[in-house]
Amino acid sequence: MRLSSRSLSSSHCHCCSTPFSFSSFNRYPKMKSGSNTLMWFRKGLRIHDNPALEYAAKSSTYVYPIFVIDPHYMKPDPDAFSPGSKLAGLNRIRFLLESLLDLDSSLKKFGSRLLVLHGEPSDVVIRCLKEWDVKRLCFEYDTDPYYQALDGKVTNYASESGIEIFSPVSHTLFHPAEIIQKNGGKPPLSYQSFLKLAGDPHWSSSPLCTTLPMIPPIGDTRNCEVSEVPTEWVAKFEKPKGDPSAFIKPATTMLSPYLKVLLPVHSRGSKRGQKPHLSTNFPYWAAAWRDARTGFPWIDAIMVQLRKWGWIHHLARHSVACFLTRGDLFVHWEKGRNVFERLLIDSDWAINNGNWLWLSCSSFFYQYNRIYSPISFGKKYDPSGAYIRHFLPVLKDMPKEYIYEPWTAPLSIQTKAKCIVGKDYPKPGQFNLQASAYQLLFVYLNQNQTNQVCPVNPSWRPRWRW
DNA sequence: TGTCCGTTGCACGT
DNA sequence: ACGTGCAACGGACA
Repeated sequence: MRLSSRSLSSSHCHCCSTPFSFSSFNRYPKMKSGSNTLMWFRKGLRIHDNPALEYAAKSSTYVYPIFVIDPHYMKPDPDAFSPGSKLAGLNRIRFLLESLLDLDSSLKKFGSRLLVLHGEPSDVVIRCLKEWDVKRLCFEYDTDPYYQALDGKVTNYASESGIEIFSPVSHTLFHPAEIIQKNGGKPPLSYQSFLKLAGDPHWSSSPLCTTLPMIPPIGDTRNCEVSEVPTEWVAKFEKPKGDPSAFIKPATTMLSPYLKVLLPVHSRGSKRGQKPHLSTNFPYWAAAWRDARTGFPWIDAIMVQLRKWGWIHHLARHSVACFLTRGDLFVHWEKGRNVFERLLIDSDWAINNGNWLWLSCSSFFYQYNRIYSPISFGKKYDPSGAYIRHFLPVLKDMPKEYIYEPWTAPLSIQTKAKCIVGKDYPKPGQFNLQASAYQLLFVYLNQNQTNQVCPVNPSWRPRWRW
């Protein structure tokens, strides 16, 4: 992506001459005063430590702080696997709206406010630039494919129209393009090589901006339809039905789709080099994992917390990511990435992808034999299983000796705990294909795929049987 | 080619 | 608590 702008020509990185602007404050380009500035908020929804806003606030007569609500992100989608839009779960959307409210109230303390607009973001931004006679456009640089596409359209228009663009790197500590360029045009594939290329973060030599002296007022908004931050939006979405843990209750009819899906894949996948794609051919493979029905309480409890809270512990992310991709289920990491992207309120495209590449041993980390046990790993930190009892109430009376592997509990114990495995709580493998049975098929299907961790030794057997 | 090593594994030994 | 072997490996570097 190219952020061309005549007034930024002197703002190249001193070490690599990447044509991007940086957030080091002493490198601000010289600017004309008295112009209208558009501050386009996207991710950094704050007024402190915000180089783009700081620059916008300097020497502008009017600053229009905007956020564009993309209907693709916010429109309820009945087909999604959790309540929310096509792209984001309810928790994520709620978190975004709360962040917007917070930003709006911060701006109001300066006599400004957040102008909320609706529509396809690049169209909306370009319309604002025209309507408000904007001379300067400020926004935080972002690497997400989503923003890269938008930014391309917007910056094309802006540079053609002589609008100054200031798009500092402040979401990340390093400039991705700079790192890749230093590495001869390729992204580093190990953590050490990344550290070496990155060096010290740029803020180590320039202080963070903690206070903003003032924010210029908003000019006339003319014919652009601006609104306040929507506060009733979340109510538009369908609430999870009934008990929040309802989706962990087994439904025996769920088994048939697996069989239905398996057969055509098996017959089709017998041609070498055809590269059938797991995530499209096996839509139900990861469903048990996603819906907290794997039968491993440690894994399922984490997935319930993810769904309910939109946040899980770092090591919990490791556990479920390992389980899904290379520990037990052998599902493509992108499948898990998509679930996290939707459900985690703090998910970030780059971090999320990076972590999944890491945990699946597809990049950066390759110790495939280091597998988080879905039984003993959690037990180490929580021997009594309090975490499991909290998020899987169905197991709350299961004795601690069996809570990490309830299928081993004698039937008398299961009865006493009011939790029969296979009925009240899934038996491992009940709702997903068993890795041991489909191992060879999996190897065959995926042997030519890249970024795909798959077993290569047919003698491999899963470590934890069910 | 060979060698080293890898942010946070596990199980078993002492 | 600590050390060791296990093991389906890939990337960096000499």
